[in-house]
Amino acid sequence: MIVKSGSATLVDVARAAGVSLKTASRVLNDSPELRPETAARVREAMVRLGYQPNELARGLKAKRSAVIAMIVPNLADPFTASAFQAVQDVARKHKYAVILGSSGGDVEIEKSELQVMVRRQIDGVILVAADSKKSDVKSLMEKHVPLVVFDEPVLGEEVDSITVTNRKAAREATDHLLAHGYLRILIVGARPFLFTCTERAAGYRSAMRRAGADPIELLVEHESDLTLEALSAFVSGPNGVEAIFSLNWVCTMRVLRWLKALNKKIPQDVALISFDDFELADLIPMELTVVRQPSRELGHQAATALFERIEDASHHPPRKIVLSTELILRRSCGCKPQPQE
Amino acid sequence: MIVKSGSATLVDVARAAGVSLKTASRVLNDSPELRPETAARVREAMVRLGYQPNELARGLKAKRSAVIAMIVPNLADPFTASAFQAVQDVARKHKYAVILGSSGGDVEIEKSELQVMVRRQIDGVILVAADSKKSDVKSLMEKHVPLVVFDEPVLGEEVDSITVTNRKAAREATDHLLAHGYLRILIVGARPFLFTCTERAAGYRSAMRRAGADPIELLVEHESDLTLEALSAFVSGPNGVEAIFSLNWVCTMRVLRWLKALNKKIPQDVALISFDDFELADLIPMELTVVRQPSRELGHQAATALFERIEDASHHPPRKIVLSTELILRRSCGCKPQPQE
DNA sequence: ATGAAAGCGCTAACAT
DNA sequence: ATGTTAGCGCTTTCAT
Repeated sequence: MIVKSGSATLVDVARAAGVSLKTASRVLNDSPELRPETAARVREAMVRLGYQPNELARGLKAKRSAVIAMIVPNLADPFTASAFQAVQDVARKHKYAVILGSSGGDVEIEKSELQVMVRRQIDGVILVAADSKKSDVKSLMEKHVPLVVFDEPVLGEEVDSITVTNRKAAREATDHLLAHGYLRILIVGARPFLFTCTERAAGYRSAMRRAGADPIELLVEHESDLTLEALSAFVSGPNGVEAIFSLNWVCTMRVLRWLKALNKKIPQDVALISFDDFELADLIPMELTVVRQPSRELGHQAATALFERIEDASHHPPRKIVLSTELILRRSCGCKPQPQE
Repeated sequence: MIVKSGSATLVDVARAAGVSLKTASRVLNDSPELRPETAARVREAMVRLGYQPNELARGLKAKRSAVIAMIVPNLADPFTASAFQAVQDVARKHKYAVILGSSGGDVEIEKSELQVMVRRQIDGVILVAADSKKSDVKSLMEKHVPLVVFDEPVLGEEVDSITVTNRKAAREATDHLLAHGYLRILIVGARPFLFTCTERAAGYRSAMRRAGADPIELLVEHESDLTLEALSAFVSGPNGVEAIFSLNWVCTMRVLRWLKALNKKIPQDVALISFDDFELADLIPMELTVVRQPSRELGHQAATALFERIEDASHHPPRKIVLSTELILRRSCGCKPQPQE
């Protein structure tokens, strides 16, 4: 028997089974209108030839790739990783693969990534925007590629969005610090052009104002600008802040690093609340109090919404899903006594 | 002007520019043999029609998808995330996208993921095997899909592999603990069927034997079996171990959790060295001493090796790249004095 | 129940 | 320098 150079195609299978191409195709798509014995013969030929259908060819015809993409600014963030896992689980159930792309927070890279996805006939995109105002999803909209914006919305576009109650969460966290009696509370954030950053800052300010306290803000262009000097200016000296509210995971990492360098104890010298929970948060001795975002739930909802768009031809109006966060009280805010030495 | 329902194809562009299909195709692939003015006219038409080439069609013809896949057991592990980033960076330079798949450590899921990748005409796979003996890459080999095994090799297959000096690293880490004077040193690992686990355990044993110390091992089937009770049996009581060597990140997380629950101070009560470095390792007060794997470098090398296979038609013999690790001495091993309270 | 033929959007011989 | 033609592997009318 002659084995063809490449791998077997459906034509080969049909020939081997002594049926027409279409019949073989029917078996592949398990169409009901087939004599069982014919189907069996074809299936046997498939196994014998080690046949694997070519998804590219299938997709070319059907104008679908059975692939979705998730584009994020930062893969290292545990929040993102966790959400991706949930997306991936949903995708698997739908027999879809997920391309994970990273924009590195750069709007231009993001734009080109999105464009590439269009060329790849991606069936849908979950986007964590790099900049809620500048992120450009026109290439997707033009080609009617289903889009769900996630965590960080794209302003001014009528698309499904999955976010959390950022403002409320920040207000609550700030209120909690205020309730501890702290008045000089610093927020530390980065990329102020982000919706999440803006909202969280707004929540903080509203809480501070209501309490008659002055907002103290360290909002830098990028996380890398969060230097020791920058933080030290707010933390050191007699008028150093009593508490810090860090607006995302990367900021928290940097704050922890610099507080350690400055030899500041948490919460004795400075209290701390962090947006985003993560694996070690409760394990380290200062036991971080955090605003927990339901990352898996968010990812699950985003993927579910996306597949609804992909599978529903009907253009239902955009869903705006907003999930709640949870303030997890541990020790870094000053809540419980520190473990004795 | 009539806008076709779907998006513009190359035929539309050709028609709009008044040239033949092939000419338009030449422009797309910027073939040199073209009159500049013709090319300009075609390009103008492309822009005007908002033309985006269909990668599926291109791939069908060229028998390539311009997509590679990375299949890993656990996305949450920072080591994996970091390696993926490097892979993704290399892929972008080659104009490839990366599908990230998760096997959850299950050989069957892994197998079906790999098979799906074949159907998708994936151009290459980077695999972190779920089980070095049972992982099944036959489906890839049969179709001659380039494969690089990463971190955890697939035994018995002649493929490129990128790993680290697991055994040596474990020996050095153990030696270091021994040098501190600890004799009752416990290793904590999971999934003993993994090559990485086996090698690290072997390194540990050889160091222990050479020092005349008895190996003490807690090697469980899965990380979830690493319960408080399991660890407590080794740590508590007058004969509790003096030091722990944890074989991967997940184990370390669990060890930290249970040591905290048992109210054991690191390193005063129990010293600790962890395989795998991570973001917070140096920030937490016990400052973890770790065996650092060059995760980005590993990812970079894996991707580079993969693209060499993809682009080189010549079947060069498999590369076996083994990178070195680095023992990062911090405080949890007992090296430096603890920060004073 | 099964088959013949057209075509998805593109590339690549092979002309001219 | 540019056009014609034939597929890549599959699905899908439309026949039979």
